Amino acid sequence: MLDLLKKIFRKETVRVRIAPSPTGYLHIGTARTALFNWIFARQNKGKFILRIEDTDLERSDPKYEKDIIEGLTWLGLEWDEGPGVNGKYGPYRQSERLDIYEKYLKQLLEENKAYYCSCSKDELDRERQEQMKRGEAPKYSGKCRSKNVPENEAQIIRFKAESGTISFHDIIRGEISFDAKLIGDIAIAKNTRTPLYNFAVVIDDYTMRITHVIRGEDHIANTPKQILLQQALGFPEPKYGHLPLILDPDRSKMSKRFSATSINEYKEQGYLPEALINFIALLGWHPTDDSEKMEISEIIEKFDLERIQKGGAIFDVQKLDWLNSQYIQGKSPEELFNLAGDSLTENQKRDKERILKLLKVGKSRMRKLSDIKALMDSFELNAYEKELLNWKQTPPSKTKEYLEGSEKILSEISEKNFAQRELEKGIMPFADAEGRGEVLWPLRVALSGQNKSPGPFEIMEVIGKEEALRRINIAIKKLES
RNA sequence: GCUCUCAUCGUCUAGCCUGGUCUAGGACGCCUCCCUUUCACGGAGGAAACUCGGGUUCAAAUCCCGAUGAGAGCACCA
Repeated sequence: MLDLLKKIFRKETVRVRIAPSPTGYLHIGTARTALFNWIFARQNKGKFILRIEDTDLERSDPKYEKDIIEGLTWLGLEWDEGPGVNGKYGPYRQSERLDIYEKYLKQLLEENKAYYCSCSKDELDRERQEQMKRGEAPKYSGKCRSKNVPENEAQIIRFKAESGTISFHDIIRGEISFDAKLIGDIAIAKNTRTPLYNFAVVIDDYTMRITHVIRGEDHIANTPKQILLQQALGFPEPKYGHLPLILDPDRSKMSKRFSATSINEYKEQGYLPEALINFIALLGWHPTDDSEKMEISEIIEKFDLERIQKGGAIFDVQKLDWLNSQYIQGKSPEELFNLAGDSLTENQKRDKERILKLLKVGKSRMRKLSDIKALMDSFELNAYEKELLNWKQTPPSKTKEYLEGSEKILSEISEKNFAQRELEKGIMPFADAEGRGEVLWPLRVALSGQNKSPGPFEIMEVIGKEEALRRINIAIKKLES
């Protein structure tokens, strides 16, 4: 009675997890799965758990775990339980949970729901090939099922899969069902101290009290296996939601062949974490209104797991770039300078004042933080042909006069007042009198050496009076020669 | 091969559940124009899609069936 009341009155706390395996750098797909889980937890005032799935000792590497942790932290997807923060259902690394797996493994073995199998790998490969040839679904034959293979002769531990139909409700896709006959007795552990994926997941999700399993579509086929295991162990079934995959332009699962797949690469290329988060959230999901640029709090508020797209989404870098530039426009020069820290040399960092000026006048040209390099270049004087100095049909002699006129005006402006507004105040009356193109074009070319560049006033504010006059004199000399 | 899943502009998507208001909406990209000394930013506009075939219905992007296409999974990886 009391239990029943508790059930009615206390809503179960949502507990979700991201379970990456440290066999590679933090992948964009993993990051999105993490994001959706994180949002779902925040939205429901639940817990977001990080679990490191390092059962494959050969392929796992601590350096990848480090990368995953750094990547998630950079993205701002902090976890409530997991490595570094702990929690009451730990440890959160599978390699540290061997005793737990062993306990359940022994239970299954004792209850005769699992058995030792002595089949060799070659044997199994051969069987599989023959089955494929006959047009059957490849699965284990169940040869050792009733052979009572002793532990010391065992190659692997298998689970006795029951037959029948297994169906589950997927939050995103609706009812999905499988014929258990096609599954066969799955391998759950190499030995009692070495569990395999499908088994470890079931044990962990249960012992960590996971309520919702939100993961990639590539796990749909694993779900019936895990449900079978849960049933044999008497565990409750969590709710499932399978996210569509992130695709490359050829519509295949995203891979290194086409694009950067690790989060770190995006960081290094100069993307802002909030832009990447925003973009990734929009891959397969959309709010009911048409918001595109959204702060994370807004995303949490509007997010709806059931409204997630079913088909895979192609990763479109151009849209990421656009979003990134939107976020960059919202930053102050000071913030951008601090964010760009890593991509600046020590000398440049000491030149902070100048770079701040440059960011102020030039950030509208930036799409990524790394564009700051190109931005700095665009304020350098590039080598140019003297013909470039002439605006349309203006003869060189006139151009020279205009430059000299500008130089005279500029030399009368004090070093201190050498900023856009004052410069415009000085030059524009002259330009309006003689023709804007005639005066401003040669001035801009003299300052940049380029046919496309920021405006003359912007450049002069950044480079300062002395350098500006030097460049103008170079142009005048060129025209004399 | 077998199993599962999916299908609206080039791309991300709205609409589909609860058929008519859809001559299918938004965003990125692209094109044109405006602003402007050039470029970028910004502003205005434009081209651009319901995979196909049946059915149900007065009416289908929306419901049903089939075909086609695409993807994922079929490990002693996770």
